Amino acid sequence: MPKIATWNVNSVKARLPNVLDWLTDARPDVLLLQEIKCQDEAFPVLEFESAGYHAAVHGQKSYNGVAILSPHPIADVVRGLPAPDGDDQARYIEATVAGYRVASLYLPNGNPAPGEKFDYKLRWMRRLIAHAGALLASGQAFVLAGDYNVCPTDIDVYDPVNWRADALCRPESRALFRQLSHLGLTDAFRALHPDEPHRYSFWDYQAGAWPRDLGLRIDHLMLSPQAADRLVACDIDKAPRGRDKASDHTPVWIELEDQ
DNA sequence: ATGCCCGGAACGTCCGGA
Repeated sequence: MPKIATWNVNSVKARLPNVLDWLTDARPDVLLLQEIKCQDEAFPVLEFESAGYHAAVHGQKSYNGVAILSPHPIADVVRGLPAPDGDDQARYIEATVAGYRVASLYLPNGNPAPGEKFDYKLRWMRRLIAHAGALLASGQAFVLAGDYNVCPTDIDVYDPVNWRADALCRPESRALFRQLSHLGLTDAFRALHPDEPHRYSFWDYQAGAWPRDLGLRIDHLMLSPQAADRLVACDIDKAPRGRDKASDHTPVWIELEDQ
């Protein structure tokens, strides 16, 4: 029964004790990390190996960076989405682990919108959709998980009116997220918790957002049909957000039947 | 009435985050 989790850690070096503690407590079979904010050679491989986890890393200096951790073998690693015009930002890594094809993705924020950064976000989403289509055609069970930087609907944001012009909530972002769903991918959390508002995965560091529970649900596990058929549990673990030196995101996890 | 940050790079202060 593999347990697969996603967590934007906002610097793996600054968050190392918190991540190691969570691995010990939650024992995921796969942990998909985003915003590791370091190059491959600076990733704390030895510390994770000591905790029993192998790593596959797609890093970048200062910004972005994604990784896959697992106690199981991590096979057939691919770094980056297909990019006809190139892409110098490390936002995607994919591999086969525990019988599933899994990806850790860090979708561009896109603010300010409109503008160049928003255009990059929408282009990146179209590339993700195209790649999801190719994976679907392969027929394998897969999980595309990470920080999507999209609040899918108004119940996923504490103040939808004030956030409607933000790149995370704009109709263009939501429309492309729905396109991904309509290909046949399932938002694991929403599938198992259809009527729960105020279930967030991110709370800003500023203005007391965490103690006031002013959050956003932007970290998602999107499942292929073959994976969705095996989905047995999904939840958001808020505990890490309340710790000292917390990331502004908290882990979201699923359990799938064995593949 | 109102809460205002954090990490990286670098060493002064800005960028990016969402």
